[in-house]
Amino acid sequence: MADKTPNALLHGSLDALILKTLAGGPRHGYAIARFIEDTSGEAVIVEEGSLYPALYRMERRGWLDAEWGESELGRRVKMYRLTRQGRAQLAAETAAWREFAAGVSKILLAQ
Amino acid sequence: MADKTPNALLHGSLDALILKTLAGGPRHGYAIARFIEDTSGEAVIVEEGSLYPALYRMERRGWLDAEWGESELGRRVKMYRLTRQGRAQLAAETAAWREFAAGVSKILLAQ
DNA sequence: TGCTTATGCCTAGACAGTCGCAGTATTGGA
DNA sequence: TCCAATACTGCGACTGTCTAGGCATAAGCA
Repeated sequence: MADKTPNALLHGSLDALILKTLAGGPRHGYAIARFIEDTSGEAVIVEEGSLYPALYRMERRGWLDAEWGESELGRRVKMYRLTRQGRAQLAAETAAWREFAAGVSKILLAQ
Repeated sequence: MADKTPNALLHGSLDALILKTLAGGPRHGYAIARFIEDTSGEAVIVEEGSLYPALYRMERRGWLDAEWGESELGRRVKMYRLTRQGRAQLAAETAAWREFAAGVSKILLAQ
C-alpha cells in the first residue's frame, strides 16, 4: 500500500533524459537505459516497459531517427540518433526542467 | 501540437509540495495553490483540476485532515492540516525528490 | 551438462494522475 | 454592469509509466 506508482517523478523527465543521452552520440535502446541508470547513480531506473514506448513516441514526433545496426557484442540492435528537432526539444525540456526543479526546491528544500 | 500534457513534470511532486505547504500550518485548498505558485515564482502552476483531486486522495490516504472553516475574507473554506502520517510521508517524498532530482541533474545538466 | 544471468527487443492491459471544462456561489472593483 | 478573484466540486479525456508476459542469443558457472 506504500507506493502505487513506483516512479511517478519520472513522468515528463524521461524524454529529456533520453534526448540528452543521445546528444552524446547514437545509442541503442538498452544502452540508453543503462547509461541513464549508471550516470544517475541508480537514482533513475528506466523500466523497459517505459523505455521502448518512449522511444517510439519520440521517433513518431520526429525527435529521433532509428536504424537497425549491430552492437559491440555483435547483436542486432536498433540505433537511435537525435534529429535537429530532437536537439531543439532537448534545449526546451532542459530549460523547463531547470525552472521546474528550481521552483520545487524553493518550496520543498526550504528551512 | 507542441505540448499535450502541460505539466507532466508535476506528476509525483504535487503531493510533496502540498504536504510541505501544510507543514507550515493549516491552509485551505485555494490558499495552498496560491502559496505553491507564489513561492515557486510561478514555476509551478497548480490547476484546480489537479489540486482538489490531490487533496481528496491525500485525505483518503490519511496524510491530511480536513475541516470546514472560514477564510480571512469570511468565506466558507475547507481547511487542511497535516497528520502524523502526512509528516512521515513528507519526509519520505522529500528524500525521494532530492535523490531523483540529483540523479536527473547529473545527466541533464552535465557539460 | 544444465542453470542462471546479461543482453536486446516488443507489446498488451492496468493504472494513476493531471488537465480542460463546466458548474455553483459570493465579493469587490472598474 | 460586467469582470476578476475567491473557493469548492465533478467528470471525462488524455498521457505516460508499470506489470508482466513473450521472444532470442550469448556468456558464466556449477
